[in-house]
Formats: sequence, C-alpha cells, structure tokens
Amino acid sequence: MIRQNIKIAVDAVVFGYKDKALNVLLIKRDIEPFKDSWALPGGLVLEDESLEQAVERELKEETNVTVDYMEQLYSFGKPNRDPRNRVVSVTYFALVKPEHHDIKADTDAKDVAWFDVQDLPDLTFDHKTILEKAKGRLRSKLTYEPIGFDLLDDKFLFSDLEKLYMTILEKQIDRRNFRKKILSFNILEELDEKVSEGRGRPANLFKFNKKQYFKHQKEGFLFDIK
Amino acid sequence: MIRQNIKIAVDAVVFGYKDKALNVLLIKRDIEPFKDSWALPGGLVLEDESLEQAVERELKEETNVTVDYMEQLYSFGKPNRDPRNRVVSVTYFALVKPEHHDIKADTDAKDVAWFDVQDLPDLTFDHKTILEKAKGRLRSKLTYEPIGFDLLDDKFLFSDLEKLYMTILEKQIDRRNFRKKILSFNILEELDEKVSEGRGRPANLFKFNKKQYFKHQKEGFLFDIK
DNA sequence: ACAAAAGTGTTCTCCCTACACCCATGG
DNA sequence: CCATGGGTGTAGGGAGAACACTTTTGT
Repeated sequence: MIRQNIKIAVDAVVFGYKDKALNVLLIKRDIEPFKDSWALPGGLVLEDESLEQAVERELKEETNVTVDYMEQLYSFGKPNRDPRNRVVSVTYFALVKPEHHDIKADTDAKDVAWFDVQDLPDLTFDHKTILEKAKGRLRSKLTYEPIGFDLLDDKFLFSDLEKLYMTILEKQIDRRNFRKKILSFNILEELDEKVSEGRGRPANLFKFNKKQYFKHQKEGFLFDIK
Repeated sequence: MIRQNIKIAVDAVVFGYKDKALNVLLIKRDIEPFKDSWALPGGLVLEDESLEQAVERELKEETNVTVDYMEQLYSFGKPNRDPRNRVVSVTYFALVKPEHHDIKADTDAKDVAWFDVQDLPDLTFDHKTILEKAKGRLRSKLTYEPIGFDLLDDKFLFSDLEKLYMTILEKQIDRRNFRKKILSFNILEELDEKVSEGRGRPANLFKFNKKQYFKHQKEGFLFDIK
C-alpha cells in the first residue's frame, strides 16, 4: 500500500433560527493554527468511530450541542486547505432549535456563539465556502422536505413558519397561499392555545405531526413548497 | 496533533447508456484484497493532488476513460469498510458517452467492462451501497438538470431520449407530452438529418444546445421533467 | 378608536394529463 | 400492402398566483 499522510476531519454547519433570523453556530478556536479566530465546530476523526459519531462528539465537546437533524453535506480536500498537514474534511449539515440548547465552549474552543448568517465574522480555512454550500443545501431542502420544523420550537405560530421561509428563501411569500398550501398537506396540528405577541390579534399555535408526515410520505405524498 | 492512521481514497460510479440500458463501468481487481472481484474504479489519493484529480487519474489508469460530466457523490467512512486499514472513500458520480471511449484495463485492473445495472455481478467492499446512492442521484438529477444529454451521443433521436428517461426513471412516459415539454425548453436543435433504424419511418436527429441552456438558465429558466 | 397582526375565499391563468390517428419507410 | 416506428393536436381538470377586507386584541 502506498504511503499517504492525509488526515481526515469532520466539520459541522449547525443552523438555528433565532430572533427571526437564520443563525449558524461558530466556535472561537483555542488552538493553533488560527487561535482566536472563528470557525465551524469540528476536528479530526478518531480511529474507531464513524464519521457521524465524530461530528456528534466534536459538537458535544466544543459547543455542548446535540443536533435534531443531521446529514452529510460535502467533502473538501484541496491539498492546501489546512496550513499544517493535508486534511480532507467531510462536512455535515445540521439543524437545531436554539432555545433547546445551552451552548458552552469546552475542548479546543475558547468561546461559542450563534451568528446571524447575514452578519458573520471572518472564518478560518475554507469555512466560508463550506457555509455557502450549506446555505444552498438548506434553501433547496426547505422546498422539498419539511425541515423547517426542525428549526422552530415544537409549538410555533404560522407567521413564524412563514417568516422562516421568507428569510431563508429570500423572497416574499403570499400569506394566504402559503397557509392554504401547508394546511393542505395535513401535517400540522392546530392547538387550542393562543399566543399574544404584545399587540395585534392573538395567534394560534401549531405543531408539526411527524408521524402523519411519514404516513403520507409512504403513500406517495410529496412535500413541495415553491 | 493526534495520531491518526486513516487512508483516504476516491471511487467513481461511471454511468453510460448503452444498448438501450443504463450501464456502469466496473473493473476486475488485480490486487488484494478481493483480487479477481468486480469493483468500482478508484484508489488512494496521492499527497499533492486534489480529490477530483485523483478520481480522474484513477479512472484513466484503470479504465482509460475520461469523463464528460462529474460531481461529488458522497463520502463513506464506516470503520470496517476495508479489511486492511481504515479507509474513507470520497465517491464521485460521472457520466460518459460509452461510444466515445475505448475502455482498457491497466494499473491494478485485470479487466474493465460495462455492466447493465439490472444485471450486476457481486461487488466488493460497500460498492453496492455506493452504486445505489449513485442511481438515486442520477434519477433525481435527471428531472431537474439536462444531464441526460451527457449519456447520449451528440446527435440523438428523440425516441432515444425518451427511452433513456423511461429506463432510468423506471416509468412510462407519454411520447407526445414528453416531446412537447422538452421542445418547449428551446434547448434542442433539430438537425436536417434523418436516420432510418431498419424499419419504420426515418427519424430526425437532434442536438443539445448547451449554450442556449446556459443562457436560458441565467434568465431564470428551470429545467424540470416530472 | 386606532394600530397591529391574524385569519380567510375567489377568480383567472397556465400547465399537466389523457388520449388516437396519420405518415414515411423497408421488406 | 403490411409492419414498424415517427410525428402530431386538443380538451378538461387542477394547482398556483394574484388580490383585500374583516377580526381580535392591546393601548
């Protein structure tokens, strides 16, 4: 077998919807290179763990977050993306409900924070590229899978869902058509709770019924929002 | 930096459309482990080449094929997928026009051949899983990007395009609606050449106009076949 | 009473679908 | 002249898009 000294790492782009904006979880590095710079959470894969286990471990260690939804994003392997050795990074795309998690810096991280994707600090390595790829994945996935609910609280307002779609897809959405469309899928439960957001008419809370979704999906139903 | 001895490889799933069927390019291994078994072309990445260069080099070495279309598929990294060392494989999805290539076994390969995906030999490692993933990507991609043309000869019959879609999507397609739809995209040139396939009325040849496609795409046009 | 946000229905257009007959050639 | 595959049009239904007024609450 030929000699090869390439390291393999994992990095995670963790999105959360917070303060009516799309946020991403970043850590402030506590080790060289790029100590004190902001970066995506991640690190080298251990000999006997799977890639998924590696991401989950690194996320837990560096940020104290456990994700609700995760999938592989893309692998980055240009020879000089890391100044030390050559490192190939398998990146993951994850969604969490920020209010469910107490973020906390620990191993290798000096700080952790949510950043509005519209207002990001400089990122190390090629992490900006990775983040852009993840944004693209989120945008397209939002239209054909009900992953928006993994970003919202369990109980949410219809207007929140609508704002989430408008924020991420970066376009205006007609309230009536959107509501009609989503309700026609029969994957939401309308709760008997109302919430008043300070002013205006109180709004009804909704809940995503994942079981219903899987059931409809098995019967050939396709989630699809333009 | 922690000790880590994981190797990184690339593997390619190369599809070609041949004899009215979807084919995949396989090699018969000439080295252990699994010498003499059929596998996807691929191998370890060299220190100073990018992942894409690695795939292209391995493909050239093992099969003599240069691809027309290639994109990253997925990375596989379970700890025991290779019996020797731990190997993480970044896999690629590629399309070629089989009639443009003279396949030829060379380095590490004792034989190369096209196999109808409906009639495959046993594959080594987790290559069956990789192939399934690639089939899924091909199916979905075919519906929202004009990649079918990368599988057909430059000049092709409408009926070939139609058969290709029916074969890969595994469903019947209405000839009139399909033709109407594709033609409405204005991305085909109808040539003044007719071809007689033995019997029946001679058919017109068509050519995919990539420039037109890119132009329309820039103007917001979306390729979309149900 | 007014400001703010929630909730709701109809019409029009366009695209998808279903469907059947004639045409050009070779044998 | 017959068998084989190529080429074409139309009508009906359904889904998306556009669009504005009423309701409920807090102040």
